[in-house]
Amino acid sequence: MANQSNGASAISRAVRILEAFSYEAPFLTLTEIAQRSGIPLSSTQRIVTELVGHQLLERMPDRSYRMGNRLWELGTRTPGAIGLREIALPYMHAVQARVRQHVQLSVRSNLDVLVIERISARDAVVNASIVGGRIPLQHSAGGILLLAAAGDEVLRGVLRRGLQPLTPDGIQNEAELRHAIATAEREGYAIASGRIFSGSRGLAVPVRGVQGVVVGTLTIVEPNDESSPMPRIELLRRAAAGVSEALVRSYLPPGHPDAPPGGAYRSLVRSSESSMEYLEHLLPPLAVR
Amino acid sequence: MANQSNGASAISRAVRILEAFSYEAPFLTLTEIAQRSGIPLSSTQRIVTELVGHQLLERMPDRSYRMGNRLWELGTRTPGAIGLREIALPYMHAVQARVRQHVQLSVRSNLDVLVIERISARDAVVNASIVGGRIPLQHSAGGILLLAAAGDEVLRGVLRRGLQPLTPDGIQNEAELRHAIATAEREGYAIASGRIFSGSRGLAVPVRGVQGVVVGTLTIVEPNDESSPMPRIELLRRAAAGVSEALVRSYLPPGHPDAPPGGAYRSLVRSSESSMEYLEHLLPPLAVR
DNA sequence: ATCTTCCTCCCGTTCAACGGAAGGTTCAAC
DNA sequence: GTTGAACCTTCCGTTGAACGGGAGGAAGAT
Repeated sequence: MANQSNGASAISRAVRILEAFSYEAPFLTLTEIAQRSGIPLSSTQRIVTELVGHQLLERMPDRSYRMGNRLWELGTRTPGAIGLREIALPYMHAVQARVRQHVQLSVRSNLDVLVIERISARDAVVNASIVGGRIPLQHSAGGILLLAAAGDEVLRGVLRRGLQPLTPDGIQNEAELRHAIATAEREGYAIASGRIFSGSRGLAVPVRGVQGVVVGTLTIVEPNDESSPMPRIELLRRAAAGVSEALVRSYLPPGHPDAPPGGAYRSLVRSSESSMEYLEHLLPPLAVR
Repeated sequence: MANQSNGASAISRAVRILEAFSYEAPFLTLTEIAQRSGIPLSSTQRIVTELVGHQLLERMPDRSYRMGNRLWELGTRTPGAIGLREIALPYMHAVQARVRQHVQLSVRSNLDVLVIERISARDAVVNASIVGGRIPLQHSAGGILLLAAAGDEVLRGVLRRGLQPLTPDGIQNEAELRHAIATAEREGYAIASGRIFSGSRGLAVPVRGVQGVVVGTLTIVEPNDESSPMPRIELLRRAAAGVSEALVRSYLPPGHPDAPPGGAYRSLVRSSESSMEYLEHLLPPLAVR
């Protein structure tokens, strides 16, 4: 015998099981789930069966499991990420139509950058990010901006975790990190050259919501060549200004003629529009290269 | 005394709480959550606190809660919906560039159509669907196709739930539903005129994966006018064929030179491409109106 | 036919979950 | 400043849902 439970709540176990799945391993057998989550097989079986019942997991014909549609559906109701995404999408398309590279929208999630949307070109440079993926704040241009906006506690968290540079050009120590943050704050944009891959760099500007608070960043990932990135920074700035304006406008409608202080985010507009003239209209012509 | 638990598992309670949030009510206070989910306040408090710890919920400065980024992130790992979405997106853009209306991608989730992606024009007709939203199968053109592909048990489920037509043009009885399904099967497309709103109609074609199995549908929602929808059906057909081909191709890479029978869906390609020439390339010019 | 791997079910034990109630906190109105 | 109402947090004794080892069953490989 000796079957006392081990101090983990049912919910945390369920989350552990869900998190066993990843982009690299989207299909797992029961045994694999048990191993990855460190939960005994029979308990795993019980919880997994319940999750399948709720359609948070789905069983495939070959008996493996994958994440269920309901999970995706619930995620879809997340207003923070999704509201911003829908508002930013047309602007991202407009940017992408001018620079044929990756254009990304990210927010901060704890100590990481969380990529909310990405639009890519076929011939764009290699890029570590995928939608729904995470990158430690210190590695990315957008992360530096988000770090600058987040305040000291988050910075301490990043330092505590360790900088772990990915390339020789990565940020090696606290002084370099603080310098990068100060520069980003002063200039209002960030450039990260070869910090993730030597051949690419990220250009990022902040996206601001009500009262100028930084809610995310727009990023271009492009080849790390000799060309000046400044025209593209300017393009990003205009796009971010457009997104901010649309975002702030989206806060108002539900009755109040002005932004209510307590419940400003209680309503978000969803509308993804798309057509070339419309994109032209969003971002007037501008030489970017 | 008298505090026995009431027969609901912790996980099902957590799900009930998450499902209290919706597109219409993305921000809820603790009391509202308790009311909507029917769980006693103090229990709600305990579970909600735990969910916040896992970042499945997030607490706002005004003490209300919303869904957390982690939930969105987990949903992102759902390969079924997301893999298909990423593959279909460029084709959807290509269709949208020609018909200035709503273009939607949906899959079946139980007895409902689940809208995975939607691209809209500013001046498009009214449309009930939102991304992540559900519509009972019998109400939509795509739903009829998915119903045709799903087999008898699902059909029985729909009949058991009741048809509940939304308009006078909606499907009123079993005979009409069976007729619509038979027609869709014979023709390979479905048209639903005024079944959701009198002023609009849906045109849908199936998207097929390996071995021709229907994995979803592409739909155009357009004004319910006198024009013949056939050119747009043809456009959808070509787009669906392109998606199917890209989808089937995406199953193969991970080693095997041919589709492995047991683990065909073990890998999915993610890449969203976008540029006008590319869209032109995907779908050759075609008069649609 | 045999072996291995993976899965399902059973069941006695126990502790995490349960929720009523009491006490705080917040905010607005007057 | 005071009052009141709405909303939230914490406490704690009770208890049944969750727990997991183990036996037995499927499925697939050799």
